[in-house]
Amino acid sequence: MIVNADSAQIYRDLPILSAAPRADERARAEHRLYGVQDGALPCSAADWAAMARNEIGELHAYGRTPILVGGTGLYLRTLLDGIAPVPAIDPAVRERVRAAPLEDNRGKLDRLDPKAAARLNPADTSRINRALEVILSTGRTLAEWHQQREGGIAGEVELRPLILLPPRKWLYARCDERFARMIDEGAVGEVEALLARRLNPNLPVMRAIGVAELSGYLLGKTALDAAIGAGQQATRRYAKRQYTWFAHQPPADWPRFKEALDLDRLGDALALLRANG
RNA sequence: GGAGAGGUGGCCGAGUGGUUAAAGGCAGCAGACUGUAAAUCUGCCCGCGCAAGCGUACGCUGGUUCGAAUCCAGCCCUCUCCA
Repeated sequence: MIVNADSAQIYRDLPILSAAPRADERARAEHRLYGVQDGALPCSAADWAAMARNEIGELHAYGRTPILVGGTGLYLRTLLDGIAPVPAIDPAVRERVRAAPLEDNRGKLDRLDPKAAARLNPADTSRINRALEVILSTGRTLAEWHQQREGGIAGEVELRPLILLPPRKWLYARCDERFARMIDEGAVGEVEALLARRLNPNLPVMRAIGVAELSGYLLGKTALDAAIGAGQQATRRYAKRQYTWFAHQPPADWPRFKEALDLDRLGDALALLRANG
């Protein structure tokens, strides 16, 4: 029983471009949380964790074993360790903050939450905006909220983690192949349909790898070859970030499997899992 | 054959006498990460060295100069145009 733990595969707008499991794959085992959300609605780490908690609870009730699969480290951490119970941000505040220039927000943050302003990198748009919208919307600083953490299920479940850290060269070659295959499978049409929805460009779906690159092609700004090259590059960069996250962020005692995932090697990976369980 | 343009670090590309191991970009490497995370951000990046530093380096060879990627000569190669 597979449960998705990938932030892009949640959206139903991008089954191809997010490399969600295909129908034949899904036929071989039950899959949950793939393509369950409309792209117009953003999904946060806590949103996903809540959904995952439900799925896991349900599967456990049936006596089944959920297998969480996916690449979004923050999602998994939120599910297992919980997260600060910051209430939903006032949409008006959020919109205002995100529309404002970075310097303005930094200036405001410096007045309202100087500690956060000092701690964050001045160019870190995303974190500065987050810190600002939290203090504006809740009246408390992010650091204050971070003293609490709620919702983690790590204490209630028996976990058998396995981190895949394949050789870089092998990984990058697969990134390139993967993006090229997506094009063959109709990724361009998928992006075209997504663009036709005219969604807010800040939404997570719109930021999935390949959307910007293939939009460039669809708008006649780049040649298809160039768009594919850019998509492959973006995939590789993302893989590197994922690699760094999973190499360092999870607990040191989670086993790391560093071989390429050939079918023969899969057996080794499973052996490692068993040894750990 | 003639007329132009040009050859710079893995790639692209600035730089036209010193403050230049050589801007910037890309690629590569390393890292951070608490609610839109496939996001956002940071560092390294000629070689050896912890460092100071040393050694190499702007097509090749030679020259001018206190000093050259930058000026001069010859040579090699590339591109565009004319034949």
